[in-house]
Amino acid sequence: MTYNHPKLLVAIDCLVFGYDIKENNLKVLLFQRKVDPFAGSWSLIGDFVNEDENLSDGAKRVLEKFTGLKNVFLEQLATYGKADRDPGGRVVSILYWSLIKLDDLHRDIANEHGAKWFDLNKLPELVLDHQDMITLGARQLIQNAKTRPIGFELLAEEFTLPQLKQLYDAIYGKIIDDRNFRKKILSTDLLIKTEKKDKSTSKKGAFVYRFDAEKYDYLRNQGYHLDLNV
Amino acid sequence: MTYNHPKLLVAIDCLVFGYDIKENNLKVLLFQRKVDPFAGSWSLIGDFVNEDENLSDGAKRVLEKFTGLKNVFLEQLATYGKADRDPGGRVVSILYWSLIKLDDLHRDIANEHGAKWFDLNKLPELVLDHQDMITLGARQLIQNAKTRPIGFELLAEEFTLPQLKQLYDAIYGKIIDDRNFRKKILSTDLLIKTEKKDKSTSKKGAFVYRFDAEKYDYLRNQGYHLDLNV
DNA sequence: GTTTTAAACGTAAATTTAACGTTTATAAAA
DNA sequence: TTTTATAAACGTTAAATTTACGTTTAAAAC
Repeated sequence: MTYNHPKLLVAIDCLVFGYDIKENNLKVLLFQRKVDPFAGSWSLIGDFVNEDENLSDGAKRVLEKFTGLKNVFLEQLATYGKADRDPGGRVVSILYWSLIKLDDLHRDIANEHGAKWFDLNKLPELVLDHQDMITLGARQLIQNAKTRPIGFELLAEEFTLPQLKQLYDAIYGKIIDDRNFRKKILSTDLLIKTEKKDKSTSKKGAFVYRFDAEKYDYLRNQGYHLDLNV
Repeated sequence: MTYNHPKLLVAIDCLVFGYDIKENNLKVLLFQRKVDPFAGSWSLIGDFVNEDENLSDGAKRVLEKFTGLKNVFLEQLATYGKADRDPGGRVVSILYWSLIKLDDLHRDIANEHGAKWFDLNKLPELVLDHQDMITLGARQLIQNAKTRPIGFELLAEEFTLPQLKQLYDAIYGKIIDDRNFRKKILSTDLLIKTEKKDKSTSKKGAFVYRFDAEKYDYLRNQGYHLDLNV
């Protein structure tokens, strides 16, 4: 070791958003801390970083442990480093945020780890500064929804326009005009319309779409900037 | 100590942007590393975090040491944590970015610490992942310039509209239409026009303005969102 | 006075946004 | 076999904003 300086505990906390298409609301994955102080309190999922582990790999490890998921939206958000933020010791925590498609399977996996999905709007009291983290993440979610195609991370591969609109209603916390929403999203030309119709919510049925991620990535590299501010 | 987990070195790196109103370009403060590995290479200003020091206080300490400045724009930007990012040892580095008003005084203070201001577009080779940090910060600067009143952090308290426009030209990397820029910035009603004129660049002279930070903060709390996308 | 020119002010077409109204496809009821 | 009901799909228009320019003005220098 070349450097001679104080070393600190470094942790990852992972703010996982899920969208419940049946209940039409956003959820956050929490678990009950197993270690003191505050054992039993609700907290974001997380763990300490290993000596030889990249931060991003630590985040992936935490996420997979609690959800069984790999290769989903997972980005770094912020780092919390007040010296006294954790009475258990000096811990610097790097917050990641993740977006996943909620289904019954993930509920089960979460349950196995003492984790549970909570409505974003009905959260229990949280340990340490984790409520701040969620507040920040919720802001980030809204902000990013306007400028990046993150909505598709929260829905299944195939979705209808009414479903997509409902999701954005939930994210923005307001009822978007469906005609204007449809116009805006279709004008991007980033949705692929399939032949299929989903008749689960109407007699007429709603056409099923897919997001053209490849086209988006290409355009993004050309300097394109998505705008879903409706 | 309650927790029993690996501890890591934690550092602060500080990306300081300055605007040179005479040269009309953006500059970045760099210094020559004093410690091995890579002693003598150019790097962002930075230091290791102390055991009992808040991260934000560490950032303030670093910034003041190299610029003599307190109470300037200083925000956390991202954290770099690849296990092998520094051959000298496992170091997690939290990147902060800062905006300051460049003047001769700061050049002198910087010099005393072996630091120097470089054109953002003419940077030397940088140590470790510091070039990535600057790339990220430059993107953040452009992005934030569109949605937050950060331009005023880079100019003196009092400035003219032509000066302000030149700054945004430099940030956006393009020539903005001066008539549209004037319209947009004045329509926010966040500039206070003084009686003074600056005649250093024209016979007619340009009126001197001040940014109404108090009004902005108030509006911001009311949900107002600045838009300087020209 | 006249000239010069950065600064300040103005305008109009094109585009985008916002707020609505109308038509259509289909299952279920009459 | 029509009729009805309604979510989904499509359309319209006024208002606001953006974009791309042209014009006037203030003051020093000639």
